[in-house]
Amino acid sequence: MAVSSPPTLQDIARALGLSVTTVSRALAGYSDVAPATRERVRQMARKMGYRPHAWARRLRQRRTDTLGFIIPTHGPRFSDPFFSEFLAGIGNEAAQHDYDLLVSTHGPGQREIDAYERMVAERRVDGFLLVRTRVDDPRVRFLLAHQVPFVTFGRTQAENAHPWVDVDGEAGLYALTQLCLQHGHRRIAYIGAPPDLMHARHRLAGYRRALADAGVPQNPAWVQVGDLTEESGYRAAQVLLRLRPRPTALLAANDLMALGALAAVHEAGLQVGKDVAVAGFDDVPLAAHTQPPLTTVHQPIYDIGRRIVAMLIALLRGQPLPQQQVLLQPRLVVRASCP
Amino acid sequence: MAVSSPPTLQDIARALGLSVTTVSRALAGYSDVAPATRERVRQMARKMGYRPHAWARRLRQRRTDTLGFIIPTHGPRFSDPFFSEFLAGIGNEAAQHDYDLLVSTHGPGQREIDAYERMVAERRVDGFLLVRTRVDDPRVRFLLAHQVPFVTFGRTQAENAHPWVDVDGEAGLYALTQLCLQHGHRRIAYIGAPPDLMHARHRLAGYRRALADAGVPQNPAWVQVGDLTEESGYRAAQVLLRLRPRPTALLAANDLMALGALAAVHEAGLQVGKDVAVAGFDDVPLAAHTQPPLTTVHQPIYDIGRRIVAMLIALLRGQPLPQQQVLLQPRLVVRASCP
DNA sequence: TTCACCATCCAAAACGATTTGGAAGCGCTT
DNA sequence: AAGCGCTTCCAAATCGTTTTGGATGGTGAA
Repeated sequence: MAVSSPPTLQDIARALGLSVTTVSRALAGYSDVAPATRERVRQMARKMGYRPHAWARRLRQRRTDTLGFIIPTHGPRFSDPFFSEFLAGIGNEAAQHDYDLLVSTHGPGQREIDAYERMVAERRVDGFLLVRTRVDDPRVRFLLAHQVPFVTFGRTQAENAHPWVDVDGEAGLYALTQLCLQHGHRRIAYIGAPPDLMHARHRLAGYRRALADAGVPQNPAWVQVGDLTEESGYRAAQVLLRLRPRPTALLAANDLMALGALAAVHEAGLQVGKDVAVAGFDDVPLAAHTQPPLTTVHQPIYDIGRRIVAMLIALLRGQPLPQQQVLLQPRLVVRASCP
Repeated sequence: MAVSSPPTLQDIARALGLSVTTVSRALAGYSDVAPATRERVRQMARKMGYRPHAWARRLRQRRTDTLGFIIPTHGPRFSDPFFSEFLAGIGNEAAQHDYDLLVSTHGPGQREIDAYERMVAERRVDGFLLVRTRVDDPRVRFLLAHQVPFVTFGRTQAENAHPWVDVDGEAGLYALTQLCLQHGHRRIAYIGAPPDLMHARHRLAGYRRALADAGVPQNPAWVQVGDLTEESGYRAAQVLLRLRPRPTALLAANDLMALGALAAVHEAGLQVGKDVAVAGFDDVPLAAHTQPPLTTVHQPIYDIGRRIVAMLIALLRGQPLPQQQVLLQPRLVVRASCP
């Protein structure tokens, strides 16, 4: 026998002298197939190595069993430990429910929506996962307008319009700032994220509220904005360290920028943890191994990935969600960089 | 008009009083459609917002226009800056050629092949991308046996049996070791990768060859094996730093382990770059911002991703590959950690 | 005997595209 | 007027499933 294409329902039906219908229904476990027949079909299917053709099935069922995830990249040289962990989470959860994950990459901008539009129009996916939400997020607007199901990691302006999971960044930065205050710091600087990102707002608000609650005066010069890369954290820290009087603590909106800040502090001949405290947000695996180890706010990225996928699949299957919106409380991880 | 499902060829045909065939062929640009008709069809298609149904088309064409990429995760808390950059590369190149990227995650082990088997048997993908190749790689064996096209990042035992792109790790570690030798180091230790990984062999070989060429005696105790995480680099470095006489240089098989080593050196009260030199491999973005900045070997991950996808697509389209196997020469990036 | 009622099976119609193998109409030559 | 070649169009088959709406034959009750 020559190398042949994989067996179809047809082939099984022919081999057993049955109809395609019966074979299909036998394998699907319908009750209008005699038990003996069902068994014969099952055996033959196994023997012939039958596997259903994914697309034929999906075409007929008018579902894709596929989730879309478009990674919001910046430059080509983009690298964020966040995404690998998140991908592991959504990948595993999706696989567990027999869903495929269609992944693409696209930076914010004009053509960004086209990438979503294409997947929706060509019926490639049943729903989307969104991360790095922006305050007025065009992706959210588009998906809402087209009634495409989606779940986001992070809130948006339209808080009640869609399901999301988020970590309470305000509480995180409140705790971080409070930690510094308790250690006597009064000149606490903040390296924030681009203000169009939703989490930038919350984290900045947490920082401000902690200072306000403690009655500590705020200095606009102590708040810098970075773009979440090490490089931008490095530069922002350089600026802050040149101020007089110099801030004694640098809080960053994420760990990568905090790592950049660490480098800047070292370079300025200052000692991290003694002369200047530094802290971040995310608790990337690396944070435990910097010099000194980085104080930060832990986000359970992997679990959030799983959770978001589980929510989206429930949504697609019409199952009720116990919670449409989930706000997780972050955990402060105190290490030597900000004791 | 109620919210209706997206228009099909049928709808266009009905609207114009044409057959589905003609509409299909008009849109596909066949020459057996009158120019005037073609134009009418095009206009109507645009007006109705017609988009071809991806699966229907693929079912008929018996192609998937989809590439499979299964991320080899270790634990759930896996995080490697490598993957985000690689994903950006393969994602962008695939999109450019109108290919989809089906992503899944799976750790090495028994069920690993099942993930591939499933995608192949259910005809979900046309071919695969493989990374983190192992010496005797079960994925390679499986795909070769089933005649599924694939391209790997990294060589395997079966060097000539499949197309690959790789960075010459032996040359990289040769250069790195030579750099240390030139600076007078004689006790150069190496923190290697798991020996089942193909690149572990090459890099270790480069280290050994450089020492041999220089006539420097080798000490088995100076070669440790890590698992590519910061944590393992940290531990391995601790072991190495306790040896007497102490090695004066620590070379690691990747940057993450080198970062761990940096931490261990600091913790031992030694000064990196003065008392002990440290170097890595990969040139992750972070490497430029460690304390001190990390000497390393640069790998153009993003470009390699693009290149691998381009090769796979050429393969799928039956186009001849100019080069079945591509060995790139790495670039040494000298920074302060190993001056 | 007749009829209802199961249990079991199946033909045919989807799903939405592409491809095959003509058919119809027209102009031109002979 | 017949034959040929072109242009332009289309009906039907096809990809591999699922689903719909019966068909068939046997059993038991009336």
